[in-house]
Amino acid sequence: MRRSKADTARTRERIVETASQQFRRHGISDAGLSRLMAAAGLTHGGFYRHFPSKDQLVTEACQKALISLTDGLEAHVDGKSPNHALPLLLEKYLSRTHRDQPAAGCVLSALGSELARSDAATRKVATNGFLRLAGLIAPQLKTLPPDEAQDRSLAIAAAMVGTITLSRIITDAPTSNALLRATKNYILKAARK
Amino acid sequence: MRRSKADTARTRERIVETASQQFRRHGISDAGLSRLMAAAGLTHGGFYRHFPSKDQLVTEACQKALISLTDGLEAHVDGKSPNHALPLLLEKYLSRTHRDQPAAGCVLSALGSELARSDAATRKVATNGFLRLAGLIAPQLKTLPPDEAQDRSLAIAAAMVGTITLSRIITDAPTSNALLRATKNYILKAARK
DNA sequence: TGTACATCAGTGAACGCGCGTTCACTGATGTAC
DNA sequence: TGTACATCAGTGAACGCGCGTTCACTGATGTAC
Repeated sequence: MRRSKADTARTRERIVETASQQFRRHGISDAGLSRLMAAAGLTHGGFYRHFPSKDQLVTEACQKALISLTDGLEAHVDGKSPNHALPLLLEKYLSRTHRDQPAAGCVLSALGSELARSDAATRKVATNGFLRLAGLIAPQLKTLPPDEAQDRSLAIAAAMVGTITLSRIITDAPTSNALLRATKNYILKAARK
Repeated sequence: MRRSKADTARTRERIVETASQQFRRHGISDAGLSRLMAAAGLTHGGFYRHFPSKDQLVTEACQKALISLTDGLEAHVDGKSPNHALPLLLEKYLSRTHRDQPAAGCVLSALGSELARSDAATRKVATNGFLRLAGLIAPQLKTLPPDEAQDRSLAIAAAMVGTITLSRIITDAPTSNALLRATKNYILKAARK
C-alpha cells in the first residue's frame, strides 16, 4: 500500500545505503537486486518505484559512499596542524581495519576495476570522489609549490587506493601488513623532502 | 571427435589465452564461458574436457597473463643500466597505451577489486605476480639499503597498479593523463633521493 | 606392421538457477472539492 | 473540515535470458595384441 512521502524517502535512502555495502562486499555484478532488497527489508518488486535501473542505483550508491568516506576523513583531520594531518589521514586510510572491512570502506579500492568498466555517470561520480580525496591531501604537502602539490596529491591518492586493493588480494598476512606500512612510510618520507 | 595430444594441448592453451583477454576486457563475472569458448573457436560444451571449473580457468588465465607481463617488463629493461631501467619500467607500465588496452595489460590493474574477492588459489597467483613485479623494481632503488628497497618496491608496485586502474575510471582525459605523469614523476623523484 | 577396440576432444541439447525487469493487484496516503 | 477519488509504495508472480555445469553422442586418436 501507499506510504507517506517521508517513509518513501527513508526507504529510498535505506536501499542506497544497503546497496553501497552489498556492492563493496560482493562486487557490483555479484550483488543481485533480490538479495539486496531483502537485505533492506523489502521484496525485489518494489525496486523500480525508486530507481529506473540497477545502473542508477550503482551510481547513487557509489556517490553516497564516497561522500561518506571523504566527509569522514575531512572530519578526522579537521583543525589538525599540517604536520599531523597527513599522518592521520594515512593511518586511517591505510589501516588494517579499512583493509578488513571493505563493506564500510573506500568504494574506489573495493570496486576499482569494476568501476573502470562502468557507465559514464558512475565513472564521473568515482572521478569526483577521487579528486576530493586528492583534494584532502594536496594542502598537507607544504614543501611543494601548489601546482606540484596538486599533481603529487593525485599520485598519492592513487597509491593509497591501489595499496588497499592489493592488501586484500595478498594471501600472506605479514606481506599484506608490510605493504600497508610501506606505502605509509613511502608517502610520509617523500612528503618531508 | 578425439584430437591428437598435441592438438589438445594447443587448444587448452588457446582457451587460457582467450580467457585471460576476455576477463581483463569484461571482468571475471561478466565474461561467460559460452562467449569465451566461442571467441576461442569452440562450443561451450567442450570446456569441461580441459578444466574442472571456471574458477580453475580464472586461476590459470591470471597466472599466464602475469607471467607474460613480468617477462615482458624484465626483457624491456634487461641489460639496461640501473639509471635507465626504472624510468623504462615506468614509461612502459604507466603509458597511455597500457591504460587504453586493458585486455593486453596487467591483470592486477584490470581485475584488482575482483581478485580481492576470488578464491585462495587465484589470490595466491595474483600475490606472486605482484611480488614479482615488485622484484623487478627493488634492484633499481640503489639509493636505499636492500631491506628498505624491498619495502619501497611494494609501495611503488601498488602505486603503479592503482594508477592504471584509476586512470581508466577518470572520465576527463587531461586529468587521467596528469595522473599517469604524476605517478611517474613521484616515483622517480623519490627514488633519486 | 596390421587390426580391433578403448579412449576421449568436441558438439549441441538440456539441467536448474538467479539475473534485471515488468505487471496486476492491494490498500494507505495525498488531493480536489 | 469532511468526503470521494486518484495516486502510488510495496507485494509476489511472471517474463526472457544467460549463467555454470552435465550428458548422450560422434568419430578420430591412441593402445593392446
